[in-house]
Amino acid sequence: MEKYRHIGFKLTPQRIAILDYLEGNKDHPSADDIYKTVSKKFTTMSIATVYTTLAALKERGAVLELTVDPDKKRYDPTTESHGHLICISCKRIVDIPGEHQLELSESAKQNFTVLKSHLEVHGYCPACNNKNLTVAKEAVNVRRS
Amino acid sequence: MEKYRHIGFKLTPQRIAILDYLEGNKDHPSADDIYKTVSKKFTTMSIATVYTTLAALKERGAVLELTVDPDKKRYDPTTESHGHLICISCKRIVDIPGEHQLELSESAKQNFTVLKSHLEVHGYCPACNNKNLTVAKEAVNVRRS
DNA sequence: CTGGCTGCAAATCTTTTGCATCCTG
DNA sequence: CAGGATGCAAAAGATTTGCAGCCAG
Repeated sequence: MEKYRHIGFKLTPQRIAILDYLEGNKDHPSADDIYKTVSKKFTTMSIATVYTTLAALKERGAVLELTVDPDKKRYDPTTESHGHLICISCKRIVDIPGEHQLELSESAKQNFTVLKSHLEVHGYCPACNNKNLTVAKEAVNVRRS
Repeated sequence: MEKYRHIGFKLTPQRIAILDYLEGNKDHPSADDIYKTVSKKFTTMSIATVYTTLAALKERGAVLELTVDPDKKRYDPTTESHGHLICISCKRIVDIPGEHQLELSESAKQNFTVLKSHLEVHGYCPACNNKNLTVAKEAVNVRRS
């Protein structure tokens, strides 16, 4: 916690609650997910505070803002470079462990100054995959009957 | 154009105008970009029609919906798998030519059924890079004076 | 003809902002 | 104590939806 003070991030009870929630969180929560959970234990908490806190953390490189879910922004406390598996059905996001540093050739970069790269892999998570298989099986049965 | 009819996509004047605009477009326009341009030549055009047309095209795999710009969805008529360079300053999006099929190991997939992967590379485009250099230089001069 | 489009406006959702008040450092 | 943080409510955008009328196939 101390580390935040050193980066000009004032620690208030609300912010501590948000940081506690984020710490080690692997769910890639949205601002509203954070708000819903944190405001339960902390009745005086506004969604605006969640957004401004996330903006302050992002500015200091303490969280990543993911643009991976088409519906809303998701936040990731794991700031080391890593990719994501995204379930196109339930929107679950799972980290891809290990390195996936794909070095682009100069021509591929087209004179961009590259800061970081991100691999997203889309598909169905195990749970949704089973659901789909069941649905497909039922469809076949309907056609047969 | 005929190909759309075969996939159960009814061709109306509005849709043809949208398809014309999209054809070969490399700007990765947002729904509003499309609306602004197309409605100029086609005064009777509603933003809702742009959205529903894009949804119908996406459903048929004729456009990709990109979740690469944090502010809004962008659309890409190039449907072959390819990556994107994204300027974090002006939000310009440029295709990365060539293949970037990164085959994940089974363990990395974590039982997901993988449909497609997408590489995003973030940085500054040449234009914004120059702007930043200029700003930095000015800052140095100010400090010196 | 008929079901799928269209335009419009209203509704919804996410995110941002203005402002008076509060509290951390 | 001062400047940054908070809560609230309103505003701003993006996207979706309901509905009556229209038109491509």
